[in-house]
Amino acid sequence: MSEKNISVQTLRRLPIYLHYLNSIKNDRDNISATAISNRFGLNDVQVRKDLGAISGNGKPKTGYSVQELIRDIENFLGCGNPTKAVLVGAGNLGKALLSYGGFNDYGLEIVAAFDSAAQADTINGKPVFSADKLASFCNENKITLGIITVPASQAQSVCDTLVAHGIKAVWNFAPTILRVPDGVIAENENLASSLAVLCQRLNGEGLE
Amino acid sequence: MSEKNISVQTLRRLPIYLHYLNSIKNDRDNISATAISNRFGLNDVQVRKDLGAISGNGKPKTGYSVQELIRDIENFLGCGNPTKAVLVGAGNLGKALLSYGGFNDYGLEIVAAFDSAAQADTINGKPVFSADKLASFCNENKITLGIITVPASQAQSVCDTLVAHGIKAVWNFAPTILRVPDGVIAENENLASSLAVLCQRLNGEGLE
DNA sequence: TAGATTGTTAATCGATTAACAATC
DNA sequence: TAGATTGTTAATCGATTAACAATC
Repeated sequence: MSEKNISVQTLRRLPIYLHYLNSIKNDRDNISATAISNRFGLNDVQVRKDLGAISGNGKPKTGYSVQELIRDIENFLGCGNPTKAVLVGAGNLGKALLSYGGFNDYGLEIVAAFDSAAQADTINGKPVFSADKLASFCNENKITLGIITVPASQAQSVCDTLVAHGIKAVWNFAPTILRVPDGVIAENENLASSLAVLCQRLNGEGLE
Repeated sequence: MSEKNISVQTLRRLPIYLHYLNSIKNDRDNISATAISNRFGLNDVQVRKDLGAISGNGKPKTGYSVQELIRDIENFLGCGNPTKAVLVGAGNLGKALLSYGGFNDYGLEIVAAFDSAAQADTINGKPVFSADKLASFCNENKITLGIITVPASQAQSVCDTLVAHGIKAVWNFAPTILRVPDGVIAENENLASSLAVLCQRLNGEGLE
């Protein structure tokens, strides 16, 4: 409400800029919106608007300070105060997400994983508990985000458990759309949708 | 070009409808656009337009035949003639994608996996080869799609190899944006972007 | 000063939603 | 017939792009 209104599309691009800025921060002090737009095949005005929405410290002729921009984006994304999350389902996909250290750069901290047949004590330093501990852990640690990487058949029931124990948002990787009550947010990662777009461009349209 | 023009957003929703229709096909013969829209929290006219774009066989009062709709969507997505793909990088994420059988339902067939340190002969029945076989395999089997699940540091070089050996599209899961030449399509799965949207809704806006 | 670059205002484009006639 | 539902046309909404003035 107090924060400047930012579009979903702009928000989706911010982590991409952030990642790029971090990759160049040792090489240069300043960068122009045009240079960024070229890197990603975007329109330069669009990049300028995106950056203007969260920073607004560009200087004509010079561009933006890479350091400042990184700070402003991290600030906006809340990277300094990460959201604590639990992950349910330590199969291959769950392990992959646990092992990927990069989420910390974007304001997410996975604090524990749960699996009905937990095989390891820790994965990438994060504790893996038996699934029956899930409810009490969420309650006691005031967890607000749940990551669901169980098979589709179990996803809804895991989701219901999470919601019943205080979770306010679920990030669902199971290939199904979850139902959540009002006041709870569900983000469904939809690999099939991305795949459909890709195959259509590949087969339908030739090489345009 | 001959096919009806369909928007990217419509295309993204088709696999979701398809999945749902398959889940109810044994229970009922017909379904209305309104019922589908309620299931996913969409607008009913939107669903009707989506379905009209690929089918157009709805009947007033009755709705759509579930069977027909499944056939029409599968037809449009090209499920009958799947795109053959190779997957590079048989780590946790690679294994997860190889193990998920669902892609076949959406027109994708992963025919082989490659890894620089291949530990298994097969995963989920699909052969895993050493990475040095990648180039010749792509050439000989006229593969057009490559799925990249290697670490970010290796993603671009894997991509370049694929492109050099006839790949026309890459589906990139490494947390980096790949550069591809004109005429080659890159779809970058951007988990950080989805995460940013989710955290923003969770923290920034309260429960709206 | 000249030129590169920002940032804003207006125009365009595409997708969603509303209104409503057609039809089984 | 009455009512549920489709499908189309018009209105709205939001995001992208173009034009251009401001400025370092």
